[in-house]
Amino acid sequence: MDADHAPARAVVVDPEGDSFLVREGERSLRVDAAGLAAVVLARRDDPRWVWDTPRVYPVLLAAGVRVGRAWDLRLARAVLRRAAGTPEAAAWPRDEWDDPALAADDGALGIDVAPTPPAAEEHRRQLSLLEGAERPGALRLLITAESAGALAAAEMRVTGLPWSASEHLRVLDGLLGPRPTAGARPARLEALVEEVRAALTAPALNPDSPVELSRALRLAGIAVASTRADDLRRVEHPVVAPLLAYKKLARLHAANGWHWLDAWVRDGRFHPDYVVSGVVTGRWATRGGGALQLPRQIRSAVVADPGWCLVVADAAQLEPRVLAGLAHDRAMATAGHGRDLYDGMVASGAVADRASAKVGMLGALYGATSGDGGRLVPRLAQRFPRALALVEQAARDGERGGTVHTLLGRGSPPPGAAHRAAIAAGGGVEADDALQRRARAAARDRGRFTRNFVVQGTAAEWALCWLADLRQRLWLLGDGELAERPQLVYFLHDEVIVHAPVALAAEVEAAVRAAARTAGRLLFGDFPIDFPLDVAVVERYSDAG
DNA sequence: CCCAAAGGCCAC
DNA sequence: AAACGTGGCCTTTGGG
Repeated sequence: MDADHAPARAVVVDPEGDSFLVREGERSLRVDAAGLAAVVLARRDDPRWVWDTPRVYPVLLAAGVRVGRAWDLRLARAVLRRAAGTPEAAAWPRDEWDDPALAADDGALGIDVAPTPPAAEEHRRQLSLLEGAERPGALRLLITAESAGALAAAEMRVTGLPWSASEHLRVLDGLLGPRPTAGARPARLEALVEEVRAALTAPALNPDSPVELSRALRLAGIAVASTRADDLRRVEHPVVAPLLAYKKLARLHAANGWHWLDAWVRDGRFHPDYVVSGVVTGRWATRGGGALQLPRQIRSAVVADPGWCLVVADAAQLEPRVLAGLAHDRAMATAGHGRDLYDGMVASGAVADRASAKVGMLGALYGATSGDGGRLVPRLAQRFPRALALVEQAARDGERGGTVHTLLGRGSPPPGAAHRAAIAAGGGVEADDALQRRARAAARDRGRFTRNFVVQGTAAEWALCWLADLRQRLWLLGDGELAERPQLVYFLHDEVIVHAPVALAAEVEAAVRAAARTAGRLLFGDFPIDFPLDVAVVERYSDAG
């Protein structure tokens, strides 16, 4: 990442109507979109572009122009608001840098809204705030990594994920039958509905309605806690098989059927709309298209172009490894050294088998108190006391109403009003058993959230550093136009897909692995925790892993 | 008519 | 009775 380099010159870009105000120090220039592209192309010193990435960068990408690094003012604002040691930022009145939907006249609605400072002024304010923070270096790394993520997200949206519509259609036809007329059920679904209706003697039943389905099951003498697949699977009755088949296929039809293909795939590419840091922990979200929930059923439609391949890489057991690094738990780091972490935990004698290691570990990360996960947590705590103590401490902090921070300094939100009210009511002199129970439940909910926040959030930081470093390495691997170079086409929490010419596959794989080592060093320095990747070079996504 | 909540299932 | 985290997004349902 660019953390190793000398500080870059900062160039601020502020959109104003159809034009852009470009400022560097005291100098400023007003340009149109073509002018902006020319300004960027003319720079040979790889400056840091200070802007609201989703508003400005697509204009450049449309002109075929890429930039190396950025400072995203909106992402930086969000980080600074909740960082440790930046109380001024927490107190700033909200403005359009927090939420583009906020307009100054919202003040009339009783919301404290300030006039929105221009980009250059906002940037100065952020930098000066950073100076006074507890750990300015870590926050700067977080903001530059997030900003690089914003660049990558914009690029991935334009590039798109290679998508074979014909393969997708083949899957749909095979599982659902021919495409029905608009609004009608596909043939296969219709047949399953008839089977379900017959098995329940409910000729008009709509299985998409949980209310109707629940009633029909009850009338047929089937007792289930809910109509969820998990609960249905436990029942022995002729309706179960066709009903489960229906649910699976109805979901495919509704979420990733012909309609989705029409809406989201153009010219052989799926164009997801990522929302960088859209999740409170710093993970990405998406807006429409469901790019982060691509079901395995249709991953065969992700196909490389002729002469190109997909390099699919995911970080193995990312969150437990991040926890080992956070807690400086050498026993856990050793368990994961050069091998599957869960296998290593078995070898250490902590648990009997890999499945137990995994369930117990996830139980510890999520705060399980019952079931297999909950039962195994104490065993792990015996062998890996430091790691388990860290998540326990995060849970206690949350239960007490406090906030917690990730390794690079992202803060959790404070408890919400409903939570505070429940706690207050439970502590009142007149609190009865029910109120006290509700208060304890609210505190435990909060504890599970903060427990998971530190690990999920730090894992998101590792993934961002990985992505940012990989993006730079890929650029240096190729030459020529953007579209001719190996490029990132997909990012999913702890997994990336690079679309690359077959001839570059080995170099891309090396770059992906090198970037993972860089990310580990940036976050954990010399602490000996490694982050092995599962890498597959494939033609189709479904052939990976 | 729109909209939000509830129930459910997909991903990590 | 609840019970393990973060989400998106689909359909149904019921309220305004």
